[in-house]
Amino acid sequence: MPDINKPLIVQSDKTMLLEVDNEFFEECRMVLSRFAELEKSPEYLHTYRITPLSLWNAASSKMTSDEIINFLNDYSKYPVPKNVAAEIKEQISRYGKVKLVRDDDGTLYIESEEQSFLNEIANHRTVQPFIEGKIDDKIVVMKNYRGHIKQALIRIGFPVEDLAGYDEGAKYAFNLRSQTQSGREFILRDYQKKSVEVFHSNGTNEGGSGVIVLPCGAGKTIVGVGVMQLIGAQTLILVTNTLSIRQWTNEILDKTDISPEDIGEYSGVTKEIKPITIATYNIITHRKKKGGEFTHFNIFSANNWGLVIYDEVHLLPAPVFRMTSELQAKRRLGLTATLVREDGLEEDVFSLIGPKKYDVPWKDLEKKSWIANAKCVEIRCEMDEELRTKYSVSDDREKYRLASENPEKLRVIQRIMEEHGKQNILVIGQYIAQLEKISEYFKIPLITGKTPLQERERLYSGFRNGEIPCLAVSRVANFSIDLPDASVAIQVSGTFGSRQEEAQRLGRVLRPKEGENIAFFYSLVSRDTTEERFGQNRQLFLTEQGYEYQIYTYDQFEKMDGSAKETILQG
DNA sequence: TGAGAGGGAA
DNA sequence: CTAGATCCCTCTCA
Repeated sequence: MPDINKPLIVQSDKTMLLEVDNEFFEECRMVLSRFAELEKSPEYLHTYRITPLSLWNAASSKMTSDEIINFLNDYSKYPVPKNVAAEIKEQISRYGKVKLVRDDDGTLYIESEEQSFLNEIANHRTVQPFIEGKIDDKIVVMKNYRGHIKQALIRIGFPVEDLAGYDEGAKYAFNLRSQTQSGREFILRDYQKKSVEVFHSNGTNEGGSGVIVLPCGAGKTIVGVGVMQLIGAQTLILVTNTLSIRQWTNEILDKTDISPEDIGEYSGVTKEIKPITIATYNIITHRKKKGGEFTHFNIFSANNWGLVIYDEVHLLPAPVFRMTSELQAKRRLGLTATLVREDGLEEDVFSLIGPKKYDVPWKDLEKKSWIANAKCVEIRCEMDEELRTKYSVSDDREKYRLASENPEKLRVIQRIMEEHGKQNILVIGQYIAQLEKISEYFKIPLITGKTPLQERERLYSGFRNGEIPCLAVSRVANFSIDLPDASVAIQVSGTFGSRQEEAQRLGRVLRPKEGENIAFFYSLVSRDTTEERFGQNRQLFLTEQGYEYQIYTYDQFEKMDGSAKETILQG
């Protein structure tokens, strides 16, 4: 019996349409995002897609097919198509049906209770090069190719569960502090504790590798430190940049009794190997010449590591996957705010780092006030006639740039600044020329990649203590973690539809605020241009996390009665 | 020994 | 795709 009040339509092509205005929207979205990927999010109807990978990740976080199918039956207007239910059952059951196990003598096997699966695998060209033979019902595979085998299996639709175990590595025990060095009480928050426990799985082979997904500002390093403590072995931490090395070092010193002499930095400047070593992705992927050997590959064998931590897995460079496939006997922890990669290598994350073990929805943290309640607003600016004409005759990439640098945006920035009393506002953009114009026009300082470190720090601290109310920043904002927190961010241009950039930038205003705990995130795009379309794509990830964009034209925004801020708060 | 500039890489 | 930022290496200068 169709129930048209329900919010969801499940289609036989494995997409699902979710009504935004429906009263069950929020609760439905919460569950949907655990086993499906958001594909499109226009105003009234969001499209989700079920993929094998999305189902396997759900399965690895212990969702059952019954749970999913019951959920769909409960929230769907029309009966769930049979093929969709069948696909869910099939893919969920596949995860864990095929296992990788290891004998005491080190022999590596693929095993499964389903003889048909084993036959299919044994006869498949992609896996055959790694097969050594057969013992009883098990396929013996080459033990040095554990990573390659997992990649090959996932490619042919078998997300193998890796139970082959780990080398314990050299012991390195330490304790967590109960007080930070500044004297504040330190305990893991409940979700951090849970993340650590799920990853560790009491030291069984079920745990020990996988990805923990946490929002920006939720304390990823703390989770890393918690895992290190529980495993108690020498650890290699891989991070995106040198600032991040310092950040990890400080956090470890602040939260544990590890002595500074035991923490090593392995970067361009310093090359130390210590029981806890922190290195950049950049240095381990460095080659003397194109296509040559990795200069610093020896770092992986420099110590008997018992744990490798991958910070910001969504940015992990492709060559690191290749190295990681050689490291399958090490425990591996991936940390990230999003599993989404712009390069589509999610499958490699799944098979080489591990499946998603735990995630915390951003909105959950918002409810508990660990992060600020963010209001996202998109404002669509007009282009004047001259610009519109120029736009219409330009090629695609010129079009994007013209739309991005639309001078009309200055007026909108002006209005937003008036609205928020010029307090603690960050203007974030992609093009230096545009930012220079903004910086000049509003007489606010600008930070780009060229700004010397000292100057940056001076401006940061001015911004932090309120002497500098507004700051313009280029893409440095995407990377530099010591950029102070703001209460209002205005995005004037961005990378071609990068979802994780959008998330990163929103993260800039998410630190909890005093008083009402509300932050504002404005995104400025030119109306009816390619920029508008790329803007849509950028917003996808945040929509999936439950953020709703309010969309206004500049006219609407300007003509709001009284305070636009109030209107946004209510909308 | 360290800072700073320039080149190359991805 | 671009433009931009970062990082590493090497060289030079104090």
